Amino acid sequence: MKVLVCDDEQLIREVIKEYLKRENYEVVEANNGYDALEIVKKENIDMIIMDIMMPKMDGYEAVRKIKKEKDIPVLMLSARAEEYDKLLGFELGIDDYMTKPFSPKELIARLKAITKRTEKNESQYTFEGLVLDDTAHEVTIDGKKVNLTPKEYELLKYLIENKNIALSREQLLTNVWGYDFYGDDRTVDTHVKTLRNNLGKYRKYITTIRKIGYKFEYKNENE
Amino acid sequence: MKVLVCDDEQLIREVIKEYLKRENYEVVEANNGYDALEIVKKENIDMIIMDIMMPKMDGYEAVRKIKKEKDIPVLMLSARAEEYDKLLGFELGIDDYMTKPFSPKELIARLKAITKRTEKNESQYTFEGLVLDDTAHEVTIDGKKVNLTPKEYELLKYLIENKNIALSREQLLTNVWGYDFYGDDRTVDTHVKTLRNNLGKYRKYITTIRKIGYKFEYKNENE
DNA sequence: CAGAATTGTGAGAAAATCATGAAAAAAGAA
DNA sequence: TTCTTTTTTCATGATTTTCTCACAATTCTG
Repeated sequence: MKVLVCDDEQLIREVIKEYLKRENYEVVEANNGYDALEIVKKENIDMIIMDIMMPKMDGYEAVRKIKKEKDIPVLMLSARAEEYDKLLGFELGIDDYMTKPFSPKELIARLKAITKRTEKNESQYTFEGLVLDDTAHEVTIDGKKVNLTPKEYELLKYLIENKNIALSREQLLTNVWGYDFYGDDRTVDTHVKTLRNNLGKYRKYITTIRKIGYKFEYKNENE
Repeated sequence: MKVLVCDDEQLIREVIKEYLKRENYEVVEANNGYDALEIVKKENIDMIIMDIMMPKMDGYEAVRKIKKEKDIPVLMLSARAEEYDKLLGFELGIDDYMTKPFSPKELIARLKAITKRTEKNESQYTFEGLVLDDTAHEVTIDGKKVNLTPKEYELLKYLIENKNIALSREQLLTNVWGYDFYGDDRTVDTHVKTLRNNLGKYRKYITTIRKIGYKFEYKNENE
């Protein structure tokens, strides 16, 4: 479990880092939103603790940009309790919120709660009649099983796990094919084609993002 | 008999635990659905007593996730009788239901009833004409006994116990052969082959999951 | 609208994966 | 031990999947 701690106060970062290490979390630090974004792009971060008040780019902005890249759970920190309202109204998928000063114990507890909540427990994804059940390793359309090739399945799963995020061909290749794939970009296109064909009427969920790649687009009225 | 008691109220858990211990049940506690799920994954739980009303993940959700992992009998608890309807309509295989407050005596009685009911079924799995009777350590096809080798039997049993779950070759090896098996992955294939041959027309239940392994696929219209 | 850039698609070669049979190795029974 | 059964390994061919490429269709730009 690698946690990114983003706060402009070094002392705060140090304290959090100490406690996280004691719980066997790996910790990466960033003292501003820009660095945080860069780190998220490069490293495999599992969770983010982000301060709201930071110079230049605040926590909201940072999270908004990060969420465009990857869907990583975020716990927000704030000095003032009043900001809670603002946070609630915030459209981003923030997983939890704490006001400073906080007890380290509580921080750990909340982190663990997030971990459990977001862990790959979610093995069944449903989008109207389209269901991907990862436990059964099966995709069904209106209850009828669809035969996908392994690559098609993995591709769909990755798209769904990162739904509503535009994924570049390169991203798809490294994450679905593996970092060691040195083939043609357009291979993705071919697989998207066959996948779409297999999804029948639900092909609409896979949208093309011109000049970039693809996206699984599904807006739930609750989210 | 190991029973998992899942309720957010410690007092309730304590009471149930006391009565169960008196009846020589082993008791494991969880105060929320997440913990329950984790425990089920790790420990060999024979039965679950689950409260419906819990913070974060309610009993329904917890049971749904647990049933995906393992087919363990569940007795549900609820503070309100009105929820009974909801429960009846609930598609999960819940074995019994009680409303709070309940007499511990009744709880034990119901548990024992479940034990009886499921013990019978647990040692005997039926899929149309294919029957595996673990007590007799025997597999029959349309009433006729099939001679399986020990490995074939264990493999079939494991597949059936985890029916509708895609099992990797590695998973099969560690769980059927043992964690200390350091042989070829493909050994599984050979045994699946002989097992399929022995299952005759019911070979169809064992499906190949390309790039993964195998799965015992049997969809019951009630589940 | 023409031309350029980009994506969609069909076909086929290459590669990966699985089912199977055979045979060696190991385990168990007599 | 010797014989039998079971388990494992391995090579082969069959099948499926993956990938590339060429061309068609579409979208964008000026």
